[in-house]
Amino acid sequence: MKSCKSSSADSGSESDSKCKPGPESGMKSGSERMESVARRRLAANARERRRMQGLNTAFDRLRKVVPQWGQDKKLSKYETLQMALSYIMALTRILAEAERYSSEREWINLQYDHFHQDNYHTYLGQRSPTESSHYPQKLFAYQHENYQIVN
DNA sequence: TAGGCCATCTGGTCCT
DNA sequence: AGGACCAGATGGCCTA
Repeated sequence: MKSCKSSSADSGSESDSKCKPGPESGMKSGSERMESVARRRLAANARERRRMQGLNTAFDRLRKVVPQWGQDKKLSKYETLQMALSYIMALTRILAEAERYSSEREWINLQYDHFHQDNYHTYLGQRSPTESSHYPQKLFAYQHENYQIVN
């Protein structure tokens, strides 16, 4: 789909002869064709804008469900994807453990041990700003590695 | 001021 | 043919 428009990225030198209709060429005048091309381009731009806006609302929805401890700044798109990945892996692991430990009490005790031994008390109590910003990374670091091994 | 992030435009490719 | 998707280019805004 080469257009006749000269673009900043691509000066369509090879298409010049095709794009300039001579006096003998088709039904539509040159200006009509230019108008049609311009109209289609504008429509495509609008569609693309709408598509990207849809993508961004999806990112916003994802940001809302992904943990953001101690983050006053909104996560970037890349960070959102990384955090979502780690979050999913963490939840998956918790579910797998829940299945492995038949009795509910046994599983609850396990979770208690996991969180309370190192991080959990620190997290719930008074934390320094640096600690709080590193907490999610600490919690999810293992899952991320796990994912990379699988894929 | 450099670097990061983002929105938009654009042309190419694939699919219906 | 037209729409969806994608990636590159570009310019604006913000922050360290």
